[in-house]
Amino acid sequence: MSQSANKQITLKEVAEAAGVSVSTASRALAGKAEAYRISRSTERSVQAAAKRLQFQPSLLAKSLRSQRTKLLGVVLPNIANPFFASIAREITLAAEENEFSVLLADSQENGETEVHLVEQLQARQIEGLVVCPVGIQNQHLTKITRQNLPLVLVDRGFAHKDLVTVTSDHREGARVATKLLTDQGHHQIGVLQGLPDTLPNTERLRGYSEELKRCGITFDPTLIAGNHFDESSGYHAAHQLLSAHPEITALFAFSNQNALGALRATAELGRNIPDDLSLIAFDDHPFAAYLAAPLTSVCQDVSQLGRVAASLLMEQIKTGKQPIEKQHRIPVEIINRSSIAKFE
Amino acid sequence: MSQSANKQITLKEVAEAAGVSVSTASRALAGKAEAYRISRSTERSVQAAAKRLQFQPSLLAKSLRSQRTKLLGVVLPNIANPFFASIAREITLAAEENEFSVLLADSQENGETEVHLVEQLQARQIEGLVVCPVGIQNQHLTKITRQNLPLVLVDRGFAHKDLVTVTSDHREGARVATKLLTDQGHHQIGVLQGLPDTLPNTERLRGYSEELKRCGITFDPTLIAGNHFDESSGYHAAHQLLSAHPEITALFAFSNQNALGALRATAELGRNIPDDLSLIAFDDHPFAAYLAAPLTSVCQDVSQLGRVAASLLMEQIKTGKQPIEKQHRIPVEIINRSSIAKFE
DNA sequence: TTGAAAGCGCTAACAG
DNA sequence: CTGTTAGCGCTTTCAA
Repeated sequence: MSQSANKQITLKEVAEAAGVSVSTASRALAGKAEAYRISRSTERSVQAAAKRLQFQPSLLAKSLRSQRTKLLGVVLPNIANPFFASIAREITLAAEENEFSVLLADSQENGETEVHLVEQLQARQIEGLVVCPVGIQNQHLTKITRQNLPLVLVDRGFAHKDLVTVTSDHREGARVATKLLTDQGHHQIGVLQGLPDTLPNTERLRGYSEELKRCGITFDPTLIAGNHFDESSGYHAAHQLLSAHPEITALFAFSNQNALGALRATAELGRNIPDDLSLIAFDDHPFAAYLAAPLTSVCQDVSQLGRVAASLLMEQIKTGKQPIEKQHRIPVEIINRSSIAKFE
Repeated sequence: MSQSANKQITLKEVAEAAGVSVSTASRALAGKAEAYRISRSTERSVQAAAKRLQFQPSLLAKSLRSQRTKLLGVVLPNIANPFFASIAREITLAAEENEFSVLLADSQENGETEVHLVEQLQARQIEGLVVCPVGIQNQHLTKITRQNLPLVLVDRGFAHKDLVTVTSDHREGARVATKLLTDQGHHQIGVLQGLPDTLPNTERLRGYSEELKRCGITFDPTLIAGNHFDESSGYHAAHQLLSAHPEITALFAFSNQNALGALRATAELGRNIPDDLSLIAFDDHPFAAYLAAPLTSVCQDVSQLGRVAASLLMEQIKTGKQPIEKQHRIPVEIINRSSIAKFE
């Protein structure tokens, strides 16, 4: 019952069917009939044979020969996360426009896996790479740049400012979000943070503390809790903060998943938003408007993030040069709904 | 300033560095030293040279030679949709486990694009393909099966029952959802449908009408509206239905995006859920529990969908045989919340 | 125990 | 206008 996979038609067979040599067949099909002054008749017979046999040239062989694979690599921490899925999509669409294909890999938020996947992609001779790096270590990525393989980091990045990076303006977003809270009289603001030491988290913390400082509120590190951008972290952090600090009047969640966890925790605690507790979140969400307490949020332009990353990458591939500007910031937007109440 | 990309180290260079022939180098690195009785010393010197030069064998050349690419193709209508993103993720993880890589493509719900992408993937000599087909036309897919390229359809499928397909039990899900409504006394149930003539939509309609029949309610086709699984379709369909049929007491949305549109429409219309209108939706959502009216929904096991598709595919690749069972149904689960009220 | 050579499918330089 | 040939980087006979 096991049938061998149907052999692919090769150029050689097309050539034979058309009664010409492989080179002629190759040229005719590559649209170089003009340049090589191939007769109309042979050109047509080659095309006919190719069509008849349903010839599909092997991109594998083409790539080996030309040393150009038209392959892009994308490594993300979790493809199922809509945030990363949107980024993946934009890159894929840009790739398709340029006749590139995308090799997508999921590092599962694991640094070693990331290193392994990047190597694997390199072995496939990708022409460009987009990574949202998992960790704080980046040797394997600087190495890539040294090897002149076009690389763009997205969302997360490093202190190492030479790597091309596109990410949101986390600091400004967090600053404005915090201001929204302080403007309403909130002084005890708990933070549900994400993965510590990642660029987005660090910068958001910075924006938060800067705004506090501006208001003359002293920064209290015990008001920060959480260790991931996921629901579970938000849930536990909210519980912890709310029980240890009854004086907290507002929560700032660093992702919509964190906010989701906060929602679950506050529901359990019987705290009502916004009456008993104000809430603001990084990342908007389609459903945010229809929640029991329509969620005020800091909206990242995820598609734009992906598009900029993609164009930065394609540009590098086309020109062979790195962009002059390495650091790219995408502005965020505040969506004002009603999860924040005045505190007096 | 433009620097040429760093040439990859080839086996030849490793061989030279180790002072052996390419064949020996190849064998030593392939772990075939034993089989070929290569001396410990040469084996080690080859390995040392490879390591020193950071040799990464070209999978391109390997694939061309072995006619095995270890490449999977995945074509989905919209990667940014969390539903498809989850499927993509499961396939990717399964692939990574088996040392395969995944070529991901986005058909943008466009049949022609899908055909083109599938061809492109085939040209890259993928060893297996997962598609969520956009349309009702399937010639290009049956052709693939005829060519003995392992293929698995996911979510959507065709009447053509020979294609390996894994999808949810839409009919049963819709039947139970409808029963939830009829049990509460709802007889005028509007349907916010998705893309007509797709398998999920057709089967859901069937489950819906079967349940109505069982209750002795006559099926009214004018109670069906919508043409896509997206927010916009849900929004317009809800408006249309609610204005044309004031007698409607409940809405059945065929996707969570459709439900989102319904939420927007009902908010505009000032209809309160569940008091003025009951709502149930296909597809659960993390935020569903925290909506103003916690949404009762039919939850598909998306990860399972992806996992089954992946394992069906890997199995075909490994054995070279098609599975005996072509049609695979994943059970759905009803999540009872409070968007349905009794109607008397 | 190792090397030379062929060949996977394709393109391009060179030769008519 | 077209064919012959070499070679992309690798594995695997075949030969020693």
